[in-house]
Amino acid sequence: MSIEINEPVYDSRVLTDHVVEKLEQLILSGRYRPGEKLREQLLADELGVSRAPLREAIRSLEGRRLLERTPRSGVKVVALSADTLAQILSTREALEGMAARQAAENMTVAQINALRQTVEMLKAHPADVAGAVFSGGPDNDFHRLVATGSRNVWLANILVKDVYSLLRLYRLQAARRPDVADSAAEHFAIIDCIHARDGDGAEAAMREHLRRAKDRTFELMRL
Amino acid sequence: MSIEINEPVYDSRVLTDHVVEKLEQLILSGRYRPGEKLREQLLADELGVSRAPLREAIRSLEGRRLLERTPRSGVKVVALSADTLAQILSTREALEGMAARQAAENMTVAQINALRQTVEMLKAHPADVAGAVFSGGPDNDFHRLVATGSRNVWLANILVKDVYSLLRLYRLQAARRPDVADSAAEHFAIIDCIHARDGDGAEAAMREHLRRAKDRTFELMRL
DNA sequence: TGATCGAAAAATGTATACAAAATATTTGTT
DNA sequence: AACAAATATTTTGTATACATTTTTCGATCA
Repeated sequence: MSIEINEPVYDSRVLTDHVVEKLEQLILSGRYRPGEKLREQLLADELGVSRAPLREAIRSLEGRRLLERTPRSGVKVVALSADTLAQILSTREALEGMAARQAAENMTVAQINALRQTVEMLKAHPADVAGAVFSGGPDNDFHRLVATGSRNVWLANILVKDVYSLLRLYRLQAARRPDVADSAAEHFAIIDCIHARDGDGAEAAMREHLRRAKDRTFELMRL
Repeated sequence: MSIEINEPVYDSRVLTDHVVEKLEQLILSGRYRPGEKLREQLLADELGVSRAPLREAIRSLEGRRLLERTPRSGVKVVALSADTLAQILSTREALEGMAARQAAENMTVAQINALRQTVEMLKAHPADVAGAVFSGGPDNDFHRLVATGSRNVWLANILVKDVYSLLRLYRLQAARRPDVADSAAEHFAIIDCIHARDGDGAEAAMREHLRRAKDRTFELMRL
């Protein structure tokens, strides 16, 4: 007599979910450029699926603002204007500030240690940290860990699924800037606040960090 | 010789968009209850469309977290736990705080006056303010105006499309509370900061306001 | 030459049909 | 009567076909 398990062992995800993931990869890797129009049939053929699940996937990514649809005209990869980028970065500042605050309240000691280790490794080997390529950006791991460490699933979802994707997309267009070393000290300041369970301090430090990063970004854009 | 117009005079929206809107209404009006399972064919028949656009609409609302899908099982209207509600309200606090800050920076004098008038009307006629029913909640107009007044389209979109919908859904489950009078003074304090172009003050006042509203909410839940 | 109109092609929008999985029902056995 | 297994039904997932709109391209005319 076999034991029934609730969680299926096979892939419980459905074709559309895979298409969402694959399409996101194609966009974030630069295979499809910002502003580029996507033809459904071509895309479907390339992905080896029919248009039905593809269109569902498009609707998903539309909600995450990676794609933009003009009715009866087509779907384009989103192209970020400087103004929109500024809006996103301000929103990010608010969200990650709260994430840092709640991380100070909720992160376990083990999580905090792991966070510190990540930043130390990042500082030592800026370029080739495992996973950095896929997670999109060198210091992205740090921010991801804080987001999930907040134990605010809702907030973390917005950050990871909506905000970070678009920032990755932007970095595709802009020149990669070597601010990893610059921000290492700021990262440690944030971690210290989290470790001290100082929510106010953590939020302030994170917002200061992101405000500076934003300024640096726009400074480089002006060149 | 006729003049060509770029903006079509007919409805440029596509069936799926209408379905999204209609389905959102059905959920937010309580026609479909939190936790209730939706059968696609039934829904499609009721809406008078085929399953194809309906499924696209479902994917959209899934992204806005109004619906939850379990692969090969079905789609349910989301049911908010107390914990999730707390997460949403914290996120809202961060987002609307930033919105208030940017509203202080960017709102026109005319917008500020309109905002003050809205709150005054709300205070005088708490119940039957035009649009309050549709916008979902008595003091919702105030928060909507601040969100759009920030001129941060990105931030405003998250608030209006993601956060406010879910809060409306929650109010459906919970008892309607008469905190309109309570919060009027807090609203005016925020407006004063915006009028004085005091971004720091506006953000602080808004967060304080929302923190109190959150506390009031959970107090009533405990009864 | 250039612009405009129109037909052809292609792309999007919608509906339907088919396949596979999950749920419900029935049947049989103890 | 209660449990189990097998079958039937329903429902979700996917593909295909059809309709409508937009775009493209070429022909015609000023």
